[in-house]
Amino acid sequence: MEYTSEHPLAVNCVLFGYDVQDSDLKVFLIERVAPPFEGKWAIPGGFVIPGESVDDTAIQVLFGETGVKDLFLEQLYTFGNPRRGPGEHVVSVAYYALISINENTLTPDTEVRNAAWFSISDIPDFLAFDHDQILAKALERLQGKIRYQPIAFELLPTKFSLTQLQRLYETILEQKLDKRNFRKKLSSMGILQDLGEIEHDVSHRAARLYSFNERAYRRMQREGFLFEIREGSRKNSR
Amino acid sequence: MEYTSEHPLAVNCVLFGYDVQDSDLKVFLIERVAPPFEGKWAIPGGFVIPGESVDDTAIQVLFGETGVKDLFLEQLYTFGNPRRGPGEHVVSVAYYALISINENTLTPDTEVRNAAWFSISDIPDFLAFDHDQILAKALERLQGKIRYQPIAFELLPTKFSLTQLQRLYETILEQKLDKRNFRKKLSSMGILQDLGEIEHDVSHRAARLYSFNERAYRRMQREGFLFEIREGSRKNSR
DNA sequence: GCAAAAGTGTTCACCGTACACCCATGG
DNA sequence: CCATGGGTGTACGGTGAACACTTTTGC
Repeated sequence: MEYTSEHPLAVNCVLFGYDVQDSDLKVFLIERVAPPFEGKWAIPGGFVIPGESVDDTAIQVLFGETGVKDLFLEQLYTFGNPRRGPGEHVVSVAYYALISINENTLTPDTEVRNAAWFSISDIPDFLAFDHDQILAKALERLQGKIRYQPIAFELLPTKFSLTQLQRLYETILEQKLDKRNFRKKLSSMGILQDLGEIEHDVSHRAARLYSFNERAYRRMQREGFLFEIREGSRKNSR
Repeated sequence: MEYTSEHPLAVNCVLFGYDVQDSDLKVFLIERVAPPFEGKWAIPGGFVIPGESVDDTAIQVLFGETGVKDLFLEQLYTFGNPRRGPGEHVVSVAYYALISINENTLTPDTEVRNAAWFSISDIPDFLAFDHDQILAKALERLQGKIRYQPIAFELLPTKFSLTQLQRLYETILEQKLDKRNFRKKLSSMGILQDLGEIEHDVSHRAARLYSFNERAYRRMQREGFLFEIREGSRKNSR
């Protein structure tokens, strides 16, 4: 067991973007320009250079494909099945990242390849390699984690309305939430800062704008309170 | 970004064992017989052979070091920092596994190396590589997961008493639980099968023995009920 | 004035919490 | 008979669930 043997090692980054205009969760995919799976859509990825941290590789893959830095990025799972792609056995460490589409303009180098946001409800039938599995796992993780960690705010603009926040939860959890209960819950946590501003250019009553107060969140954590959006997770929801 | 480069890839398996006699959670470690970290204790591991699934490598590492097969095994995290060990950059995919010490006799090949169970409260000060971090992450995962998935039974003999089950939760979660509430909760879930047997050779009233009813658990899941041991996780536990 | 979304409280049921005594067995 | 752990029920409070109307704004 004490011998080494060499291996190509890849990284893939599932980039989730949320569009507050149409309340839609999207995934950023690129079109492959070389075999295998030439012409198929794929999750952005790259190879780990020995001596470089795998986390850093993920950051650079994202930056290279999208021009974006400083975003929520977390390791997801490592896919190590030798038959996940044709040819050589490539193990891939998958990550997922979150970004607000409204506040970030991506600059993929579309001169060499196509790149686009796909609505989560309208993903191409075939993805390269086992990328459908990676995507499924990333979605599962996002759905689980959003209930008990304040990662929703990574997908929103810094200023947002309560309805926008609720729509985000509804989109990701794929269930309707009760407006009054949702607001009661959020306001009781005290992690939202009322900015004293309101929306503009809407053809109805303008909503108040809030921002996520990270300091208040950490204080809440220290005091042993839990961040939880549990609505609809109880068994007696008929 | 479209070039490959070779890499040694390792697997490490944190094997947790539980001893029902002294209500103690333990970790299985081996003593390294070769540099680096010769003479230091380490989490069992091995290298991935190209073409072999990473999951399979983990299974084989466990079997090779302990002689045990067919146990709960789940991927934990991939450690990819180039400075996690001296010398070449070795990325390691970490797993964790659960076993009942009472029902499994391990057969490590102690002729070539030392191997032993260490109480989780008495781990050697120095572990090889970044194995202290791997262990910490594994414990964290175990503590989180045991609350909402029935993995506790992987650590117990097939027949166990309610007190033994409660002690296991108390040991892992590092908090006291209320006997009556714990029993009420478990019996309301209906996933324990009363075997109609009792303990033997105890110098006090003998406890009833139960086993985990996986069929009932799956039925419960299908009906949308949640497995949850939340005691002590509420903010108003004063 | 009407369409469209913002904003706001109360009641009920369930479950997590706290808590104390009798029972069975071996020595 | 006593020491040791096994086994049981109830009252309270917090929170998730269900539910409808008024307000504000642009057109």
